[in-house]
Amino acid sequence: MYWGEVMAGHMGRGVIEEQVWRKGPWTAEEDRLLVEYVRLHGEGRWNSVARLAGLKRNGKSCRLRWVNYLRPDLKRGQITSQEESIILELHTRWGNRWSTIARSLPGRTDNEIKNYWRTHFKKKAKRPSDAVEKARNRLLRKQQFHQQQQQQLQQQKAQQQLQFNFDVKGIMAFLEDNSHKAPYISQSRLVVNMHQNTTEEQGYLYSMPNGNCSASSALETSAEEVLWDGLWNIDDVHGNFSVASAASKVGLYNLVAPFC
DNA sequence: AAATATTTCAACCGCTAGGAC
DNA sequence: TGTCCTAGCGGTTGAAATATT
Repeated sequence: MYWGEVMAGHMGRGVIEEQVWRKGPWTAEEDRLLVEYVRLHGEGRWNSVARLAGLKRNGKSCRLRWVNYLRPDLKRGQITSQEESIILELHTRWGNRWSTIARSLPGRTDNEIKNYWRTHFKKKAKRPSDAVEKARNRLLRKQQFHQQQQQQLQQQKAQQQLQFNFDVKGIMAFLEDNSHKAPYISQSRLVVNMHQNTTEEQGYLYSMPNGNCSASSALETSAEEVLWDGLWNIDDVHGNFSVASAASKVGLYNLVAPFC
């Protein structure tokens, strides 16, 4: 456990106060304070947390802790094969735009998806050269801007129907149950089923054509290589990306389906 | 059983966009 | 219009857990 460097804390415009921010793993007590803060004040205004909740954490750290670990609507536990398929597909469409991908996976965070991708897929992917990738991304973004706007509209409608089910009692009980593990709960080993049902029921905003396709978890190495070669060559890097893109979903499905 | 290598993932950092002043 | 602040994003780090030798 270590302590943060001295930083300038801003207590309103023009008023600066020296503050030593705590860094490193969160304790159960810090979690409890943060949860209580959000219960009372809602999300946002993260830089006020230190002052109002008595936490020696900066706003950035608080926001990250809340978003990635304490939010009650998080889906905990292993990434399912269906989620894996969605990640695969969306990454071929969006690249490393993790927050965009995460919006299609209720209860999963961008950080979680990013980590999952890095540990499970990146090492297996044959990357095109940087120049080729940049060119591809430029074309991608142009084409996908319109798609993204439409998707966001749909998501907004869907999200409006989902009430923010803030189960602070559940979180408190969870923190208390694990308080004996203080000062640090090893988050990676915790399996808590808070709100698991609701996230399952919400379904996915994006899914593979056959609904329950597992893309690669059980693949043998040779099959994976074929798959990844296919994924990275799916677009025409010489400029006909729109054609390839239009066919990418079908193409991806055809590539993946044999392994499901 | 111990040492070493590998994997996992929470948390940090730097950067940027957008809004307020 | 420029500056400051906040929130959010993606990349990276490093400690802990797990697997392998």
